[in-house]
Amino acid sequence: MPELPEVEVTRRRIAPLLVGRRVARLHTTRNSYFFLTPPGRLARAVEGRAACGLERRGKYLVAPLEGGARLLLHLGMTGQLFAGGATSIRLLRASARAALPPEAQPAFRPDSHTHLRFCFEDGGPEVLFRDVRKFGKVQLLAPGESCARLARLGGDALEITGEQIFRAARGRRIAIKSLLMDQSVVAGSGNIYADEALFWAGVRPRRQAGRVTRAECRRIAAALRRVMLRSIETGGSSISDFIAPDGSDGAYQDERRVYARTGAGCRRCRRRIRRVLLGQRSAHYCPGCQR
DNA sequence: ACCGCACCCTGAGCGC
DNA sequence: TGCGCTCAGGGTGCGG
Repeated sequence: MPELPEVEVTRRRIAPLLVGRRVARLHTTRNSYFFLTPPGRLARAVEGRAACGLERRGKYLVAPLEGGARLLLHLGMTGQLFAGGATSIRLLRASARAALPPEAQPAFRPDSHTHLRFCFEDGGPEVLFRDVRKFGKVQLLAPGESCARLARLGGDALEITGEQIFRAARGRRIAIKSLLMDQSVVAGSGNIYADEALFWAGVRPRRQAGRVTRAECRRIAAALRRVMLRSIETGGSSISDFIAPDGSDGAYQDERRVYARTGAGCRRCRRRIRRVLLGQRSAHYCPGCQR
């Protein structure tokens, strides 16, 4: 589940392969939930143009194109944006992995989940966007067109202050973790880093947002920033599907304290990590370290 | 205004 | 071996 750190790692590493290279062909799958802009229109708009930058807004990637249009990408839960020639077992289904010898690195061949395939005029490496569950999104924004999705975003998780979180939480009865995952409050935060930040801040995920103190909000903001910067440094979290554009795994999953560690011992106090449901999502916390 | 929940999708992992 | 079931989850939108 790519969140801010995974999107930022992707941005930094895919930018050199995308920016300034003129697209000769854009191959797509057929229209689906994935395409906010129908694939034919998308291809016509992108072909013959180059991206002139690649920016991140929360969990979105935005590529301004020559001519003023913008290409919006969201990795959803299982999105993978990578270079042609990259190899990773995460690009294979489990049955295919199991059939491989342990150290095999099979070349990836675009499959039915590869929704975008950018081929460039220079004949160099392609850029591929694969997304098994199609929770990812691609959208073309015409020159000058505003975007409601981007307009809704709150403060970037790397920049947000404790005071901003505290103010957003006033009077709110939802769980603090739900507030942290609301992209109109904190852009870029998701299940993993909300759980991790709440661990470091010592706050239980189900605490009512309006009852979290100003001091706790400051700790939450500081922890969010710290875990995300550290995750970017280590290449993000590869827990299920995430790979960097070169096919490599991130390493932050090895440093996590609570996320998906249900039943394991807390690395600080040894008590067992608990999992609770929050809406339709799971939340993980240490009963000893979080109040 | 706020909040909880259904929905979109597919593969993994389970029990039978 | 294979079927059918449940679960996971980001973001959106709806109904209460």
